[in-house]
Amino acid sequence: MAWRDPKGCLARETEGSHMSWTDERVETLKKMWGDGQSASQIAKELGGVTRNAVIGKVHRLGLSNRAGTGTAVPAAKPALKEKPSETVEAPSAKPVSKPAPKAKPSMAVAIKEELELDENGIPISAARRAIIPAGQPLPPQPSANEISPEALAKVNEVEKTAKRLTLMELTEKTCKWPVGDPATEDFWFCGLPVQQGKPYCEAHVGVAFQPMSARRDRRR
DNA sequence: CCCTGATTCGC
DNA sequence: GCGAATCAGG
Repeated sequence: MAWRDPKGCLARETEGSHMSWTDERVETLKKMWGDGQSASQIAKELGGVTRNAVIGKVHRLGLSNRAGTGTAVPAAKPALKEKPSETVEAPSAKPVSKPAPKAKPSMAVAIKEELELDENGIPISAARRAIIPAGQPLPPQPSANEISPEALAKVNEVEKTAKRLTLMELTEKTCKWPVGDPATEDFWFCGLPVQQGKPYCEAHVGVAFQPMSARRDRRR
């Protein structure tokens, strides 16, 4: 069956059905890549190619790193693959050992004025002061007590921009963090894009899953 | 588990 | 040149 790509053009394969990089397709690739579209999105748009193909082409075209910030990959990683040699293998040599992960515990004092954007491009800034639920206690569990102010502020911000979904509107891809009192009209679910795998969006994941430390003694 | 892009290498 | 397989990171 014939199908149309989003542009409305009749999708057509080049006779042999191999789908080659025509000028047009390359152009689309360049444009979308420049726009910051992901390789998979581009592949889906073009059709007939995988994201790998797109990435491969992107590199061959030499337009790897997209201008601007975004996901800037620091440096290339060697990552050589083990090449099988016909000669006998030595028993086994453990090639590398993980570098020591020196992690700094935390500095609860350093507060910087950074401008962060959430997954929706919505700036989340200050408000680090006016945290703490004014009236209602935070609905579900981790009654925000020892959660980082950062996370709390973020949640409060997010809840303003939440999708406010009803129970029936929830899907695998929507944040299922409840807000408000289920017994009242003022009850809804966050509904923002989930953080992959988890049931909540980034902000709510932050308060939902605590490292399981600071919760210990909450004099309450 | 979902997703990203990066690289390698047989075709 | 192409892109699947793989790798590395979020």
